[in-house]
Amino acid sequence: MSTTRSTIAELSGHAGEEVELLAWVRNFRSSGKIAFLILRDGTSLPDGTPEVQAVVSRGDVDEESWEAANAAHYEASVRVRGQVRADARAPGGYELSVRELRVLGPSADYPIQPKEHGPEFLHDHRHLWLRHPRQVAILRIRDEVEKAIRDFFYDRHFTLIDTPILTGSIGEEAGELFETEYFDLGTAYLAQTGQLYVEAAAAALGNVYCFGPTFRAEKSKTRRHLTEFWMVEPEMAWTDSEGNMAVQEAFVAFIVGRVLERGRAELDVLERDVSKLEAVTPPFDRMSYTETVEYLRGKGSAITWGEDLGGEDQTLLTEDRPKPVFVYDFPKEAKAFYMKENPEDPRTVKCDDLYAPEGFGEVIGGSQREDDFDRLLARIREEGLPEEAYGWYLDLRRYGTFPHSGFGLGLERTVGWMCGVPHIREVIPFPRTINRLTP
RNA sequence: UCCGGGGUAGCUCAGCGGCAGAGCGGGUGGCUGUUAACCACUAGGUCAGGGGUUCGAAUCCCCUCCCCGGAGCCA
Repeated sequence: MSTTRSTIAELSGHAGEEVELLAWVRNFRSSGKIAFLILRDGTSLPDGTPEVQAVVSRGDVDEESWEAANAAHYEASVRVRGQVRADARAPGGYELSVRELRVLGPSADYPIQPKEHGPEFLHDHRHLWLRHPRQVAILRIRDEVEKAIRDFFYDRHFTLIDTPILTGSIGEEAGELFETEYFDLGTAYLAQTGQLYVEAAAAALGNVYCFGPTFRAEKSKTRRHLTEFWMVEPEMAWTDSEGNMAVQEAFVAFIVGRVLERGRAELDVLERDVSKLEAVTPPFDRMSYTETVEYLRGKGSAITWGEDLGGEDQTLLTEDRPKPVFVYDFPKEAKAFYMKENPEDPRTVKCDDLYAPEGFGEVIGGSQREDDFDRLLARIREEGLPEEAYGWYLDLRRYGTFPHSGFGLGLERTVGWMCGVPHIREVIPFPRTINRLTP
């Protein structure tokens, strides 16, 4: 007699039939002559419940099955054969009446319990913590956000450009880069941005983007920082700062819309207040840096013109707004060398930051790039950057220079915002922080 | 690097100068519809490490290490 193999997702199509389920034990309860195993296999019942209850009755199973049910441990892997039944008492509406239960992989002393744990303990056990329903939901949302990012740009005919991770030249400022020896060529750096390379590609293909891991050796210890994180960086030829912000707005709205459309069950598991995401519709607010300083000082901030926005300033700026807000045209001193000087106010550069609501902070930094050879060279010298390392970058202004703009969106900050998770180390499968390199 | 909080059972924590504790998890037993099930019993400790004060230190003081949050910097 053959038994049909089924996943939890497929169970509802087998009501009344006997099936075989391969799964892990998420929880268990036993009551003398009846035992309940809560099983998970990475799929979900029709209502989104990511687990199913297997009911083991003493009289219906062989001795080995009964002993296995009563000696269950968290996260043991099991094979269950039994009849699928719709039952209102079961979470998700379906359950399995077990005929035979076999433990495939025992799990004595599984370290994680269904209770609160501290962050250090959980990250020490990240390889096991990933099995938790909440972590599964977060990783699914992350997948949806990544898919949305690729779809958005593919549909708009942007070409994906894979930029190098090992690099000799540098992106913004030296000093906070990871270094490694590179044969006879001296020091190589792990890329902290792909921007300079997508600028080169934009002159070949028009609209392009890169999407991959980037590395920062900053000794930041906050809930918004990782040493390895993922960033998507579009670069658009013949586009100015205004056009840049228009794309950013459409892009963020697209991601939010996709998560709301395809991630409902996961947002439910995470108990995310979806009305907060539904409010994120264009147009977003826009304020110049100068207006923002006045606004913040009116709300009690001590910020003075010329300083970048601090964490508290970001909170003051976004706390009363249901939507993200753009701040544009920052002082030159507060920003990177490659940003285009503002012709209407040379103290500032044509750039923008986008701040997410609910305290999630900066998710995008973008700018129009300096396309004038002499001005760019002057800026490189002003910043004391190694001129020779930027030879090829200057070539882009020497041969057919063109106005162009781009931005970087931090994947983890965006996923954290979508999920309502304040610590971004929880939204990447294996986080790298200043004092964590394993697992 | 700086500022603040913390380190007690496998985990989450209470105890803050006088016998080392609870809940969860583990083990044993009970219970035929449980929903982080429940009930009883039980095992489990370098109170982060070192030094000092005291009749007596998990508790007070000093040093070191580690973790968390924030600042700076950024996505």
